[in-house]
Amino acid sequence: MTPPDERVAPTLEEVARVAGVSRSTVSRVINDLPGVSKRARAAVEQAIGDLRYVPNQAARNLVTRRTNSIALVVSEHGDRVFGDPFFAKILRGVYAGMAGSRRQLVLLMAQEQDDQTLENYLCGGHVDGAVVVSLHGRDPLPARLVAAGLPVVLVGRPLAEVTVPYVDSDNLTGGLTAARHLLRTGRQRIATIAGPDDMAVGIDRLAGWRRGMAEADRRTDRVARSDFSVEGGAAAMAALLDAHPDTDAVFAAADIIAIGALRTLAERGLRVPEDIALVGFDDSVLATSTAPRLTTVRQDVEELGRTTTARLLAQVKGEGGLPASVLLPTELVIRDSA
Amino acid sequence: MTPPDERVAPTLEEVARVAGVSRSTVSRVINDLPGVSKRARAAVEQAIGDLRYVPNQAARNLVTRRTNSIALVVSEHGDRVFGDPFFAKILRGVYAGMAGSRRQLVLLMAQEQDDQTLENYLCGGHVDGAVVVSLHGRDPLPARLVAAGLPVVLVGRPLAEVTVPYVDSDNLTGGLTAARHLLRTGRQRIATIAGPDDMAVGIDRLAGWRRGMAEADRRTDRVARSDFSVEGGAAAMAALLDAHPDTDAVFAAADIIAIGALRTLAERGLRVPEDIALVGFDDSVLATSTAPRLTTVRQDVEELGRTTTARLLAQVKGEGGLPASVLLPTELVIRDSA
DNA sequence: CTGAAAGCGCTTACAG
DNA sequence: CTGAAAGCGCTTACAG
Repeated sequence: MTPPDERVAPTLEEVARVAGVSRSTVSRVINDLPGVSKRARAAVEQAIGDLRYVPNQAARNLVTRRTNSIALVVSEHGDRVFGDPFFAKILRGVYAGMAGSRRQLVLLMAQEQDDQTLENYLCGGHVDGAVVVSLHGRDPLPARLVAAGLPVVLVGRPLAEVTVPYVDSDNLTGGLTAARHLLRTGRQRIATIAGPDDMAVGIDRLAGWRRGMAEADRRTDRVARSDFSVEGGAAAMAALLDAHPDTDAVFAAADIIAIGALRTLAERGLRVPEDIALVGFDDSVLATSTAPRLTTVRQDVEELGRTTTARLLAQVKGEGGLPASVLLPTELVIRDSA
Repeated sequence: MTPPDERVAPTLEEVARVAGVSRSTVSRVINDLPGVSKRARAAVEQAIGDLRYVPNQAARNLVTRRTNSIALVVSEHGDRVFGDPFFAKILRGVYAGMAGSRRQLVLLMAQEQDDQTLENYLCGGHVDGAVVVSLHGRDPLPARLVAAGLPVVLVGRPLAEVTVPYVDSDNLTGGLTAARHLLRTGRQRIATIAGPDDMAVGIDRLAGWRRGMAEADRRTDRVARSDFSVEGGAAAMAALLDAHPDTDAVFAAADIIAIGALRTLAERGLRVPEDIALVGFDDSVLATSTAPRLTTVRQDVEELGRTTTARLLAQVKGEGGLPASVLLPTELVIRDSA
C-alpha cells in the first residue's frame, strides 16, 4: 500500500502535454489571462481537472516575487493572544481589511520563537507584507523588516524611533478627555492607573491624563502602574488608596484594569461613583457587564485592524500618496461610574 | 528619497562573488553542511553580514520541496476562534508539539475564505502538513488534502468516512462515565444536553451517555441539543424542564453548556445538586468558577494539540509505524454539582 | 575542501 | 492565438 503522499504532484508541463498545448498556454489559463482560444482553454481545464493539478506556489513565487499572503505578527505569547478580546477584534479587522484581496493570512506569534527565525521567515519571501501588533519597548523588529524591503504597518505607535507607518487610536486625546470629564464633574483628587510604560498605549493615555490635569493646574502625583489584567488593576487601586486615601476619582488606562479597581473599591467599602469616580478605556464588552456600568473612552479596535491592513495592502500594491500614519478618534462614553 | 522596498534583495550569487567563493560553498555555509574550510566559512559569513543576505525561501522550497512550515486550519470564523479558550489551549499544544522543530505555524481560518482558495494554498506547496481542527459535518477538506499528497492530522474524529488520522479525547467513555456517576449516585430520571449533531464531540458524548443508560436499562428519551454557548445551554435546559419537569439529573456535553443550564435552574428555583445533579464536560476554567462548582469530565485539550502536532511532524519527517489515530483518556472530576 | 552544471516548476517577454 | 526559450534563486549530485 503506497502512502498517498508518495504520489508525485503533476506539473504544469504534464498538464500541457495532456491538453496538447504549450506550457505558456496552460499558464495563461491558470492565471486567467486573455488571448486563449475557447478550444485551448477547455482542453487545459479538462486536463487540470483530470490530473487534479494545483500550481506549485514556490515556483510561482520565485518568478513573480509575490506570495499573495501577508503576515499578522503578534509580539505576544499564543495563550495571551487567544485569551484577549483585543486580538479577536484586531483579527476581525484584519480579515475585513483583506476581504476581496484573495490573500492568505499567516499568523505569527513573535514570542514563541527566536527572533532570527521569525525575521528570516518574514524577510525570506514568504509574505508580501506584515501587520505587526502589540510591540513592546523598543523592539527592533519593524526597522529590520523595513530595512529588508518588506512592507510593514504597525498597529499602535512604536516606541523605537523609526519611521515605520502605524495606525493607532488617539490615546492621548482619550486620556485628556477622561481627565477633563473627571474635572468637569467636580472631582478634586484625581488619580490614574496607567498601563505598562513599555507600550505606547500606556505612555500616551497617561500623557493625556497629565495634560488634562495640567490644564486645570492640578498636581499629577497620584499615579499607579498596572499591566492589562484584573489582578494588576486591583493591586494598583490598593496601592493608590494606601498612598492617597482621599482620592475621589481614578482614570484607569483600560476597562480590564478598571474591573480590578472596582473589586478593590468594593472590598474597601467605597462606593462608585459616590465616593470615587472611575473612568475606563476601551469600551470593551466588559464595560457594560460591571455594576456600576463603566464610563469609558471608546476605541474602535476592529477598525484599527482594518485600517492597518488596508494601508498595508495599498503599500504592497505600490499605491502612492499613502499617509505615513493614521490616528483613529476616541470618544468618551458616559455611563454610571463617573 | 528611495523607498526602502525598492532595494533589490541580494542573492546567493552576490554573496558568493563578495566572499570570493562558489555558490555551492555559500549554500553549504547557509545550510550548515560539513566540508567547508574555516577560511571560506568566515568569508561567507562576513559577506552575508555585509549584504544582509536572507535566503529566498521560494527558491529553496522549489528545490527542496519542503517549506518548514505547517498549517493549523481552523474550520471556524476568526472571532469564534479568538473568543474560545478551547482554541487557546489547542494553540498552546500545537506550539508545544512544534517546539524545537524550527518550523513556522500558519494559521488559517477556513470560514473566512472560499474553500478553493484555502485548498490551493494548502496543496500548493506553502506548507509541509496541516493540523485541522473543529471540522463540521462531513467536510470534504481533509480527504482532498490527503488526496493531494499533503500530510494531515485532525484534532477530533471526522464525521466523513475518511481514513485521515486523528487525535481525539475519548468522548464516548467520558459520556459513559458521566452517566454511570449519575446512576451510581442514585439519580432516577437522567437527561442530557447533547452538543451539536454535526460534530463528533456532540455525537460521541451522547453515545456514551446512551450506553451508560442502556447498561442500567434506563430510557434515553430525555435529550436536548445545544451549541457550545451559555445561551444554548440555558435554552436547552428550559426545554428539558418543560418536557420533563421531574428530571433529577443532567449530563451537559460541555462546561459552557452546563453554565447555561445552571442559570436556568437558578431561575426556576431548582437547587443543584439537591433537586438536580449536573455533570459537565471539559474541566475548563469555568468549572471551578460556578456555584456550585461543576462535577465534570476532564479532557486535556493542550495535550490534544500537542499530540496531533507531534503525530503530524513525525509523518512529515517520514517516520514509520505511526498510529492511525490516537484517543486520549478522559477522567471524571467530582466536585459539588453531582 | 571546492566549483561547474543541471534542474526544481513556474512566468514572461518575444517572435510568429 | 500560440509556443520556444530564458530566467527566477536556490540545492544537489558529480567531478576534481
